[in-house]
Amino acid sequence: MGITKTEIFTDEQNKLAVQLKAIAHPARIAILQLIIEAKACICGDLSSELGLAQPTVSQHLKELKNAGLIQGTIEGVSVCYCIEPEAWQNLNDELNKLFSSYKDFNNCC
Amino acid sequence: MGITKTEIFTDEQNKLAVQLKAIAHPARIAILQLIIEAKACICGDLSSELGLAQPTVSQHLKELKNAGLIQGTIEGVSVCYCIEPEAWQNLNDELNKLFSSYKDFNNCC
DNA sequence: TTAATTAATCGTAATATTGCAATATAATTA
DNA sequence: TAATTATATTGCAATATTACGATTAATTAA
Repeated sequence: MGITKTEIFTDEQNKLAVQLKAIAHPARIAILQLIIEAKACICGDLSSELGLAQPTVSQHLKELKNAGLIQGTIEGVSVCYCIEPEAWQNLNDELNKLFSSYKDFNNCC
Repeated sequence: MGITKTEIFTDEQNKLAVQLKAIAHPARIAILQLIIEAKACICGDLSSELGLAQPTVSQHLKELKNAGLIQGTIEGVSVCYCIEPEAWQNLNDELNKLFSSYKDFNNCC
């Protein structure tokens, strides 16, 4: 069907899946890295930096924004994008929870 | 096009995206949690546990296996699935790298 | 107001994903 | 060998994603 049966999973599982899906694309990983490396908000011109057309970049930014991971602020003619600190921290926490719950066990196949 | 332009991104970005995509689904998150909580490999019968049909679960397991995140061992009639420790650790490291590189900066929009 | 600049939206084509019924394969047991 | 059990594969329908050209806002500058 192409549609995920979200109703059979917990809110936590669904939310984590949505946020992971948002960052599960090389272009969006690259965008996040650019913002982080800049140590500030980033204003415009990502399309030449990324090698993707302007509408494509705009769409990727929109998806990151929809997932709440970045925020955009109108700055004159251009738009500046930042990490959304709370959501970023929250995703970090959820992932830490998932990864730290695993201890290498050797009573295994 | 529906096809990601992987050639314009780094191998690291592409690999991270592939592994994140593998875990970016609530059913696959649930599967990983079940394996981790069991503190051992898990053998069969996930379809009733998850509420998805057997072929659907099999497909999700395949995707996790393709991403290298779990491994399956034939155990008599059934198949046992484990976390693949190296890949799991590697993904953990890559995510830590991404998240730790961000420090909340307030010289921002 | 008009022109220029920048980002978002629309529309569309190509491909991928999700889910499952039906079927096939593999291993054990009688 | 035949029956049983457990998992994988196939095929398909519905929906989602990726990418971009064309166009449309929105803001500033002339």
